[in-house]
Amino acid sequence: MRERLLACATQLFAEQGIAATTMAQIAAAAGVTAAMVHYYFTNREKLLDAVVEERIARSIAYVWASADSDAADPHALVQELVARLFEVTERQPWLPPLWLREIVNEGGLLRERMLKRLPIEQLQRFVVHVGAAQREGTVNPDLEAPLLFMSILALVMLPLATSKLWQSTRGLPRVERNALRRHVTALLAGAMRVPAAAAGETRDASAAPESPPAQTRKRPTSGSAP
Amino acid sequence: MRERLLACATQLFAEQGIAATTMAQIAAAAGVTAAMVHYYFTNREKLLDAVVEERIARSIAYVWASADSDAADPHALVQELVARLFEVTERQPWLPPLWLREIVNEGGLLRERMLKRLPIEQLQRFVVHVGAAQREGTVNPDLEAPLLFMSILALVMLPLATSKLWQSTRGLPRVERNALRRHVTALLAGAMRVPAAAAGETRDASAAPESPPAQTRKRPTSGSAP
Amino acid sequence: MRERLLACATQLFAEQGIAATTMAQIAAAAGVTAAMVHYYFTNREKLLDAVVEERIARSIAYVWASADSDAADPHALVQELVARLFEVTERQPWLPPLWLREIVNEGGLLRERMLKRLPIEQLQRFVVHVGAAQREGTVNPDLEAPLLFMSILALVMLPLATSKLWQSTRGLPRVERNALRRHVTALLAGAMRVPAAAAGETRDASAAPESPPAQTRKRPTSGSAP
Amino acid sequence: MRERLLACATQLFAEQGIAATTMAQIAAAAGVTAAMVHYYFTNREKLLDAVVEERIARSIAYVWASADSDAADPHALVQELVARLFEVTERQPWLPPLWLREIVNEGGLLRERMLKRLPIEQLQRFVVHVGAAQREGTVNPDLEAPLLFMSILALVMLPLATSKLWQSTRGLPRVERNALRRHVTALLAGAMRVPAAAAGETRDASAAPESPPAQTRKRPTSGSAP
DNA sequence: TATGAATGAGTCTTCATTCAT
DNA sequence: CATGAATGAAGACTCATTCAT
Repeated sequence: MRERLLACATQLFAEQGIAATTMAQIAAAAGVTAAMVHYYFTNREKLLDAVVEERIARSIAYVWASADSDAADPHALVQELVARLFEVTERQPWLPPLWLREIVNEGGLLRERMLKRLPIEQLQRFVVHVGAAQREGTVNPDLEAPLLFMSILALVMLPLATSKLWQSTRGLPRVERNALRRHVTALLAGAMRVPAAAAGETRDASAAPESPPAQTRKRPTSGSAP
Repeated sequence: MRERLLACATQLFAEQGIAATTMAQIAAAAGVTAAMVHYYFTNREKLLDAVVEERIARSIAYVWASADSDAADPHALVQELVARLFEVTERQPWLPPLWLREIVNEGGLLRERMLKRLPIEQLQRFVVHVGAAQREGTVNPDLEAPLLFMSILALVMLPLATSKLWQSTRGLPRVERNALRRHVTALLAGAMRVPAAAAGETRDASAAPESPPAQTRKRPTSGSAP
Repeated sequence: MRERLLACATQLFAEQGIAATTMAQIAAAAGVTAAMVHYYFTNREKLLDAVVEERIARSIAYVWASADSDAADPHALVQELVARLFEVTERQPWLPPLWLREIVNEGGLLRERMLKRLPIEQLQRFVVHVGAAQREGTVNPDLEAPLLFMSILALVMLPLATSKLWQSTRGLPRVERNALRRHVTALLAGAMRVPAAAAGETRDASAAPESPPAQTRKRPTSGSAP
Repeated sequence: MRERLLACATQLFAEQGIAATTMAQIAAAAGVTAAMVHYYFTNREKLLDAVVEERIARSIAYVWASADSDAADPHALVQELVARLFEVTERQPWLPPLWLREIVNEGGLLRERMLKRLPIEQLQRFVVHVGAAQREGTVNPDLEAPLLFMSILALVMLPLATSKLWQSTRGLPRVERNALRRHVTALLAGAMRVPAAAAGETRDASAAPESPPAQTRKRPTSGSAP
């Protein structure tokens, strides 16, 4: 029953937001009375603790589990992270909305609780890795290494967090998981690639990094529709 | 006073989330009593309406104002959108958190209200544009045109929505606006660039671009960007 | 176990008051679950019944056991009652607080239950005794015989009921049992003594007994009063 | 309305005990909703604060207001204190039960709050006074000066705290205010008197000045003994 | 405009009580 | 005997909302 309640809570939190979810709703979703939720979790606060520790933290840990190999090259690492994010969210569809609203976002109700459990070390190692690769010339030097991970997170999680309701609106693009995966994969691969101009000259010139890479925009052939 | 209340409401909504913000808090922030908020807005619901119509919708409109030129090439268009997003959020720092939590995210309290006001037509035109450019070979064909705009939004807004608290945690990267702008600009520029390989050979190789990324992730090591 | 629960209940009732003591607290103090308390006592009400009948009533009975000898003179009787009160409260330290709060005091939760078990007859006999002694001139005639017993109770029980916390406050006198016994004994002995003046003249005059003491408080004799 | 609520609260607290009195009961007694009590006092805790500060503390202060005269002799002082106690409780009949149950008694809900406001200095001065008088031979040396004040309190307050319900029980003595005043006055006067034996030898000086207002103590009619 | 007083509905939380095991 | 699971009935507290002034 405890697991059941935790599952219902997590799902409702993801669907409606934590602040908008009452203990009674959670109980009703599990088919019991509100008193039961207190029986198992004592507290609203402790329920949130449990959600963080027993649900979210585990998912986060899984995402980073692969990134421990120090040897990996950043391109592979990034693709691996993306893959893991998709894996996790496939099994835990409540993760993106919860993550976005209650952890990443300002004033999120799980923020403080989660800060202690963030994989800071791994994140820092990731940043170092990418930075090294940039200096070696194997990763686009125009990217800001410390911001790259958040970009990955944003690219994957935000679309997934919108899925349900978004889909129902005519005119808006369906966020289909496979399409999204292809899209994000390609987007990141392209973004990390060293620009042609820079590739040759080890990017000393760095001419105008902000200048849109107008040169590479040469269209190849026609029927390349995705 | 009405404007003042609207401003306070918007800021508090962004900081704490709508569900966690009471009428009394808004009133107190403006230095009046809760009754005044009702005097001007009658209703909590109507206050939300006002926030959407008089604050958010205008910001959104501004972002898209540039995209109306049908002729623009997607690269420039995207950079223009990014620029506008940064402009808007500079003046309206409450936009990213509000947008993320209450509009984009599942169960956001402003979602329904905002759906009617989304620039769907412009979005669709943008998608068509990008699609055309992809077929013409001027934009990376591996991207999913319908998902591109959400990616832009995610890349810009999510980091901005986290800024305040993120900064306070040691070990996590500061999200500095200028760095972020450079990062996102470079990231999107690189992502939209047509891959060199594909550029030459019409990207027939694409045979397995959809193949789960894990396997193909092995990069050729050497001169990455051919 | 039943005894054990009864003991825990009595002690907690004395420490926190009945209204503030939950069944679960009692159970926890005895190392069992709340369900056990119901197993043995069925009811909160019946638990209170048990406390009254099996704990308090017995203590009360013991106090009066000595007073049965009709022949005793009031001075000895009073000292005997005091002695018994000290005896009983030595063994049952929970008695004073419980008695004070839940029986003597207005709205006490054991009041109704206890009323039936009060040693009314003995009390009345005590009053008659004292009254007779007053008429005989062996007991201070200014005392109100019907109120004397309550005075005794108050003098002994109230200080004992305060002991624990009182002691912890600097500046307040410690209520030490032996000192208190001496004090109360001396106080009551002195109070019952027939005033020297009155002793001789059998006090006839009678001026105005109800006259508020404030005015007559000026002592006649010289020196002492400043 | 605030005063009204405070009055209702105080009375109910005295009648039923604090723990047994709900916010709704207080509100109902004042003819409003429970929300009003929170409107004025925010909190149960703060309501208790208000009761202590705005009701009880003032009464206590009044009782001690007279005792400030350092010169007074203990006999007069004690009678003055008794007089003040009766005055105060005449106007504030809720004081005795509240004092007994919630302040004096172990685990009383106002204890901590009241400890800071106890007239400790005055109490200590009182103890010093009495002690000095005992050494001078004008006050019964067998009494424990530090315990005397509590005895006074007990003698007056405990019977008053029982009044209402006690009266309704057949067989128990009515606690009539005037009778009680006479009783306590006489009891304390007698108790403080220096024992005749001691008067002659030990402390000669005092001769018989200790005999308190012996003159006025003459009872009116004879067979008034109940 | 602006406020203070007042309220009803709802939320969290506690607790006595029950019951199958 | 003893427990864990479960509940209904409160009780404290919050909050949007109303209204007379």
